[in-house]
Amino acid sequence: MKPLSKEFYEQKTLVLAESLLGKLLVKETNEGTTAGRIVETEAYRGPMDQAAHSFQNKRTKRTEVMFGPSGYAYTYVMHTHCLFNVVSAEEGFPEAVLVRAVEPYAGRELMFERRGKHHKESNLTSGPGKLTKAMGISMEDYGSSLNSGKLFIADGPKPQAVSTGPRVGIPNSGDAKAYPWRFWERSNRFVSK
DNA sequence: AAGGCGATTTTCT
DNA sequence: GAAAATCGCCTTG
Repeated sequence: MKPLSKEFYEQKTLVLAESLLGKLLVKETNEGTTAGRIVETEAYRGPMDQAAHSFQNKRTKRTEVMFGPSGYAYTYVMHTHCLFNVVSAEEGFPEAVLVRAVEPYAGRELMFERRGKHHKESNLTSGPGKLTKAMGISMEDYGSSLNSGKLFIADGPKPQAVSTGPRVGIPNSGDAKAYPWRFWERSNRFVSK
């Protein structure tokens, strides 16, 4: 498995969000390597998107990496979980794609150990907080390049039919909550909802 | 299946 | 100091 080229991340954010479906998210750690096939994503589009952390170009320590070039990891913590995004758009344009769910592809045993043996397999990586825990993705990955290193994205089996709809978990975002910027592989059992 | 609530970080005041 | 947050777990029934 080798990382996708830099050019892959230069697609427009909505196109990138859909293109990421089927790709393999890979994380190498001392405990071993895990890989998940991406089956659900959401696009967040900077200044004009009320649901985005970078709405109105809000630039803080947390959102800083979104303003940089595409192809880097944007991780952040909410409640008790870490969530993983791919930075998109060119430098100065704070856009990103949230990875909401993956299908276990390699290192399944390690995922069970991290998440708890009692879980059903379909509950292992079927949510943005679950997949980061299963794969060992954390704030240490904030700002790292996805073209090299221990966290990267590689090519994988193309998705079957793709569905689109409103994003999840953004009730206080005005008109933006209705934008159909969520993409998932239809009838894949690892999709979060 | 659905509803309530934990527990932590960031950002704003 | 306080509120809100791109969530998940555990409890009910």
